[in-house]
Amino acid sequence: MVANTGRPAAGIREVAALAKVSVGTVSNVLNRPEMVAPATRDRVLTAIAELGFVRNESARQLRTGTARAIGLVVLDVANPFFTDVARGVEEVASAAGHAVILCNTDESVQREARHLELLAEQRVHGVLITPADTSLQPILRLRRRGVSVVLLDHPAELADACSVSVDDRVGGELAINHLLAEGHERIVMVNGRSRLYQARERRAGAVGAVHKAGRPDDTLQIVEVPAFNVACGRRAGEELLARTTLPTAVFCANDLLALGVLQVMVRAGVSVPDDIAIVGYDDIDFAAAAAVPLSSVRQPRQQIGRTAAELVIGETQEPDRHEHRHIVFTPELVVRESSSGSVRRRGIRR
Amino acid sequence: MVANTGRPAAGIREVAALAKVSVGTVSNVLNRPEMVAPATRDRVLTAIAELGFVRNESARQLRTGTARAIGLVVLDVANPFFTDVARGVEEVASAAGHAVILCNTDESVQREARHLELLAEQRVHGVLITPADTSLQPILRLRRRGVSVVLLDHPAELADACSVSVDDRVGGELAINHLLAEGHERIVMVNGRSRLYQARERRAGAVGAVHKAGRPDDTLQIVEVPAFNVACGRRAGEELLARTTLPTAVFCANDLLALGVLQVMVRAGVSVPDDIAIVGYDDIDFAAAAAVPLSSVRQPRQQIGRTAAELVIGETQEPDRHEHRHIVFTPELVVRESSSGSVRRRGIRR
DNA sequence: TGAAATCAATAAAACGTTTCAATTCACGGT
DNA sequence: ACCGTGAATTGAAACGTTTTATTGATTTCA
Repeated sequence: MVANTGRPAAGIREVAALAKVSVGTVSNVLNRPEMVAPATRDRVLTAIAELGFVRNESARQLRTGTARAIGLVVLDVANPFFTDVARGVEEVASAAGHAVILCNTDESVQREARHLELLAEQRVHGVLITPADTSLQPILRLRRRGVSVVLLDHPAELADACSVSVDDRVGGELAINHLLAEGHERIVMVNGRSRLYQARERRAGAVGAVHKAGRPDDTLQIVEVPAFNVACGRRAGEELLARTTLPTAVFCANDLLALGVLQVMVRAGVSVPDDIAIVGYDDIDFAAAAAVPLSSVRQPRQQIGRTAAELVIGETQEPDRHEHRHIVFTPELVVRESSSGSVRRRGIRR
Repeated sequence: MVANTGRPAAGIREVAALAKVSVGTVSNVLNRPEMVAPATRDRVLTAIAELGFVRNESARQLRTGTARAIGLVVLDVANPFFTDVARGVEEVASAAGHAVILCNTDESVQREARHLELLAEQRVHGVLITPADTSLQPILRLRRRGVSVVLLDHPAELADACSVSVDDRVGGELAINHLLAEGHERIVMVNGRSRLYQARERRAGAVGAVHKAGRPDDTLQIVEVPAFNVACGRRAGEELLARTTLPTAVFCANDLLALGVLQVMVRAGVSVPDDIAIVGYDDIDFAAAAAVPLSSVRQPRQQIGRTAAELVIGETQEPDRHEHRHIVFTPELVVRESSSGSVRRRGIRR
């Protein structure tokens, strides 16, 4: 079998010729069908069908100056948190007739830069991005090129752009307050790299909660891992197991880490939550289905995506009269088995 | 704060003017730097930097006729199986300088059609697709428009296209053979809609295995759910619980379904695998981290993506001399706790 | 020294749309 | 009978690149 047969792709002029109208009219049928007489419109439409004409988007784009696409740049497509955000984005974007170009940075600044370059070349309508680094340099550059940007999970007052985020500091506090209330006095926080905004804020919230509660500083200890995924969670869990004394609770800055830790504990025969309590972050769907259903700090994932998409589309619709907005959602704690109902500890400590 | 300041995006001619060369030379610097004298090249490069010039990809595309992007159309981005495939695709695509446009159909034929239309308008290099329906009509139409297509998870000898798939029939057999060997006599298969190729093949394999083993037909009963996700799995689980007699084993055509079923069982106090064994399909990372580590039929997820991307890039590189290839991987069974080591049953049946 | 060969740079013609000013046509009102 | 109006259609000029044939300058070699 050999590929690629058929005529060399009919253009608007072939259609015009077949329908015996001018190219302008064909274009009108495509873009403002109401202003062309029904009779000719039908003629054009059948010609289009007959020739199998497909509009050349590049040409359209070149003429109009703007693409019907928005870029979504995330840290990790394999993280269900981001795919849920993506669903939200897709929902409103496609309702507005925009395609979504999904880019994955794997937390790498280089990859991020490459993707942004590509998106800029495509002249996308706007870019939604979870920055891979604290420095917003690349994003500022993009702004200067006139691309609308909405920051996800990063309330960037400084980066001339809108933002949609969740109060990560509060999230950290919620988790730690819960663990403290459950009577824990030796807590480890497993965190991602601190050049990520989320990691820093969640830690700040956690540390703050310990202080506010008047507990000694060494109540909370931080372990930093290179990435927010299950494998790193497993490594962290093994590291904890190797210690002479296990903490009584672990707060993971993300559910993937938590699932990794949990998996190692269960396999090692350490009881969760009796021997060690675990709290995650994001409340991805898999959290509830884990070995021990995972307590987690819930973020409105799809909502984040929808809001961000609305902002970016709104901005490009009236660019001059646009005021940047910073929307901050509040997280909530979902308590499940992994961090509560430890009969043993309750009995001991209370 | 008000948005969108800055000059109106410099083009190649502004660069040319500033560097005191012709536009052709600028283009050469961009595309064949080796054939322009170092001195002028530098002059152009600094001009580019100074003006913050970004190549207009639509114009480039219009001229050259082809985009540097490939489309990846999947049934569900939230399914880790597909995100892993996507990573594989991305890896080889970006090495070849192509962007990946990720589209989500949610198993809807309409959405699939919309996405394909969009991709055709973009004149993408090629499309990798897991069809949402048995009818390959939309894909054939795309082929006729001259777009290279690779079918994922669908060995389409009939659709004039390459394909990369995993032998789903063997996968179904593996799962059922295992359950039969474990002594199960009342098995339920929870399957997706049978217009999906995967669903049909896995079922065929399962049914075949029962026959080959010489067991009565009612050993295996099929339950069909509307989508391959956790929610549907939960619903199926509840439906099973409501029955007067529970099957002794469940084979789910996908891990998300299996996780849903598992969750319901665990919550209801039904012991897995003692009261009911569960086997999933895909072996996503979360399978091993589940409430009870999930047995599953493993597919080489990233490998599928890589191979497919290579095929589509290869095809567009030499379109005339191209022979369609059909690559079929073989799945393997990963046995974990959810379907084995049931001391109780072993004792009884053996 | 002159012709041929090589190398750099240029100018102009595409690519397939959209848009906009101009044109045609038919009709109703005075 | 004429003009003005509005609707439908047209034709041509963009949009920002890449590409190709061409020119101009320099080197090579007989």
